[in-house]
Amino acid sequence: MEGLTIGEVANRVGVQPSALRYYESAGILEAPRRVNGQRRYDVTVLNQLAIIQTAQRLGFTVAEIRTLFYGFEAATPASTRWQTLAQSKLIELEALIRQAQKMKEMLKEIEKCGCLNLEECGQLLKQSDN
Amino acid sequence: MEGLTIGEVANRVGVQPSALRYYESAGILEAPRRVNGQRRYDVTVLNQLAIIQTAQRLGFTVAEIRTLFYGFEAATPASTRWQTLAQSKLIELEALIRQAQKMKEMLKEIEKCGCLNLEECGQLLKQSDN
DNA sequence: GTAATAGTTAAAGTGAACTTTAAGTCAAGA
DNA sequence: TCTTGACTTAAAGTTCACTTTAACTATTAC
Repeated sequence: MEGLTIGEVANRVGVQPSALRYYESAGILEAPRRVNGQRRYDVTVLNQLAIIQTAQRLGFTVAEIRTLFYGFEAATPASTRWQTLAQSKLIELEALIRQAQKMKEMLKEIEKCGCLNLEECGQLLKQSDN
Repeated sequence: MEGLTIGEVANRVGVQPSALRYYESAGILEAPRRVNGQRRYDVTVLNQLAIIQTAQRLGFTVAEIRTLFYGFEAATPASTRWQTLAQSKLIELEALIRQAQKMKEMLKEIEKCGCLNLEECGQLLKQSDN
């Protein structure tokens, strides 16, 4: 019930405490309660951080994460703007997956023969581009 | 036969000429021939740039691209080290694809109801993690 | 001839996402 | 008590991938 310190959270998710303070200042991690001025986190923060890390690996910026997960009240005129971002990110994700599949094939080729160079790979990527 | 100028290449691939000079200095784009001191590129450079851009979208750093596509002669002791990188990148790519699928589902949820927040998403991501 | 346009280099500047530093607080253990 | 370790803040520093700037050259249009 006491909560996790910043160091414990950092250890569990594999980041530095300073990164967690940065996420808080950047508005993608809510400020937790304090004990003697020190942050005490609920375990649910671990799930939230998993999402943040996943989103980052997929190329989402901190600003986009903030908009996507907290932005629907801040997207002032209409939450439409925020939904538009979600939609366009969906499309980007689908393109990312397709490209990742193609890159996988290229890496497998490299693994096989070791004689592939950028130019040959270009041919591989050329058909059915993007 | 005359070749493409840096500006023409930049226009076609949608980057600034300075980016191409940077790639060259970073060792991921070979120095082309010169005419009056100016770079003249072969059309094959367009394929190479397509790969570079794809690799970057997938989270590869410039250093990794250099090692993966040009590193097999520089990986001095054995090109095994470089093949190991290709293998580990393959594994990372597969993880990336899985995460992208999951993130897609999350964004679809967001799109549907607009009431999702980071904490609820955490639950979504929790089952069958990573 | 001269002005505009596109290229050249080296070096400094930029934005994103953190990290490090400096100076301080707080609680537990010897 | 005092020192060790983990926390606090604000501000400066770092890395990556470029971009911008400054000073210059070369080609084309008038």
